[in-house]
Amino acid sequence: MKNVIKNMVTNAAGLAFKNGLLPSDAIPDMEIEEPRHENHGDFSTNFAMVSASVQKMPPRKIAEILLASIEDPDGIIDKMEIAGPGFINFFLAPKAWYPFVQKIHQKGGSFGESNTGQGIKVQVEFVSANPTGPLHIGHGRGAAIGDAVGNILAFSGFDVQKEYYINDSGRQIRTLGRSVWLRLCLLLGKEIEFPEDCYQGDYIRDIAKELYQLTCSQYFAVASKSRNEVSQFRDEKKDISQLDKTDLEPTASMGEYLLGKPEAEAVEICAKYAADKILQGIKDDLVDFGVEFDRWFSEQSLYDSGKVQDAIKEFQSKGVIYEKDGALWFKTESFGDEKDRVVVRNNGLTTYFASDIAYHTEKFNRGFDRVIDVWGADHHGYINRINAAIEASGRKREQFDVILVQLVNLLRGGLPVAMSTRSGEFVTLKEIVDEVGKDAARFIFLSRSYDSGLDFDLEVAKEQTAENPVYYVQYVHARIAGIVTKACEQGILSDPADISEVANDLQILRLLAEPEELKLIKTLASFPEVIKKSADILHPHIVFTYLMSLASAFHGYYNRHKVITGHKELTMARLCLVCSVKQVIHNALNLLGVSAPERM
RNA sequence: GCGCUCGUAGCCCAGUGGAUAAGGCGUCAGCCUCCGAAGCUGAAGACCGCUGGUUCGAUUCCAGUCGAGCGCACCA
Repeated sequence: MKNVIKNMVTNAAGLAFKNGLLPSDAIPDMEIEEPRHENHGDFSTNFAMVSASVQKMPPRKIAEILLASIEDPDGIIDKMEIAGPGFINFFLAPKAWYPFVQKIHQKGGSFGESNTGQGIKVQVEFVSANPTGPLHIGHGRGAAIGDAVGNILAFSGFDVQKEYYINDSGRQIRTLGRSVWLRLCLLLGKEIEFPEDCYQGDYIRDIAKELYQLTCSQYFAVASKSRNEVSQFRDEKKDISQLDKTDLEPTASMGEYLLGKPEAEAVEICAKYAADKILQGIKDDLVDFGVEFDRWFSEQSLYDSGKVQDAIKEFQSKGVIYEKDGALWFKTESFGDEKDRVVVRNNGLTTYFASDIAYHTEKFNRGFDRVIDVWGADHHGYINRINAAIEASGRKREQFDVILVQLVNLLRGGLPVAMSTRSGEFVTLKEIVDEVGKDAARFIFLSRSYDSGLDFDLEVAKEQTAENPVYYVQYVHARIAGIVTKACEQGILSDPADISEVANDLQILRLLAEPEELKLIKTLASFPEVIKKSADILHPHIVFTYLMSLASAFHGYYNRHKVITGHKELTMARLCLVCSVKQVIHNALNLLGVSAPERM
């Protein structure tokens, strides 16, 4: 609808210029907005004000000329007025709105879709937690946001791929292996201290215990299954199942077997087993949370395929990498970073930044026009250096966005829950989902801008009251489902599908004349614009805000008017309206990964 | 010290240049013989952290300042 108004204004300006009423044919960057106050109309534009300087006329004068030139052959405008410093307000006729109800019934689940993305290939990378421990609440917020952003972009016509980057290389994986190995040694009765710099969590003990209890043949069965399911990314040569099996007694316990191995080898086996196990757990938890990735990408694979070295060489040949103090430095400072950064240390080992450069180069080489990373706010210091890598590899900075998600405070009944990864005391995402449910958790994560920190209170999230916005919205969906059921029981509808037939009859829709009904339709009509804006600014929470206002408009209507009345045609028209509300609620919740229940 | 994000009602939060700053919680007063009260209606409550600047117009942009969180490795 905004576009319709905008075209009217643009055409009127052109006409006025042609007729010599306006000195310039310049079309400024105007806004068509929905005014805050209803008595300012359905839409208003600042055209006259932003044109004042180029037209060299007072805004109100321009507005008068423009109004005289507006053409409205379909009569969708009831009234136009000039207000304040030069706003032009448009009051639309009710008949302008009814076609949106038809459109919702026609398009169903695809109402709100657009092709603004024009098939541009975009990758959204999110979560990407190290496979050294289970996901926690912070990962949950990132998962909800990344998933929703991906959904919204896809709905807006982008070709979206969701990806998880697995940091399966480097020191933290060795530490993981050592942690499991040492726990295993303790289980086997060795008298050692468990070091502080190892992972302390109970899940490490569980994994050690598992290894301890498995026989060698069982172990290989698990390892090989796990490889097939989890680790298609992993290079064959590195895989645990490639170890020499001939020195194994199939019935011997893995614990005994590992004890007989040199420590380095035992640690490596523990590391790979544990990383696979934990990654499988992460995958399961994400599925329970409603998140599915299109691709799982291994950091190790970048080393195995030589892409890290390739990236370094490429940058050397471009002259953006130099040697100093025995290390290789990337000139990130000349791309806007605070200082240059090391990519290869003087001991010959690459830094994490080196594989990050290779990974981001790889993303674009895979054909993505646009890359979006979702990071925890504690990583904000890396934006500049990744930007540097993007530019140095010949891409444009606009092709890369980082969504920085501020941290989550976990509370229970208003009191902070102690969270310390080092001590292993933390609440996992799985525990949260089990306790409060997927829908409530996701909805809370998406309830506000990721620019702000979030307090997540387990008690509040669990309550099925007005405190909890998810039920407020889902309730609308369930309530409408209840009304339709009722209508069928009373024989008003023989089949719910009949409603869509009625939607084609504008004469019947015209019976929707109550102010609350028009307000509902206007809210429904703005859904595509909300999606467009959300995709544009990469902020999913505005879909949340929209859902709240739509739900509010519906509840207000419901409490004031009966849908099922003695008037047959009016009843059909209202059924039509509430079913379109149900559809849009469904579409919006779907984008956020929240279910739309028929009853609750 | 430098950088990033954020300061809007007792509490939470929306609003990325427009006309009287939007909701929710909490408080107070009401609404179920009637399609689902997980709902609705009304009242009270805000010099949009502070000071300047840009603009016809600033909660919004810029500079400074105060406060909160998070970062500032040849760690990952």
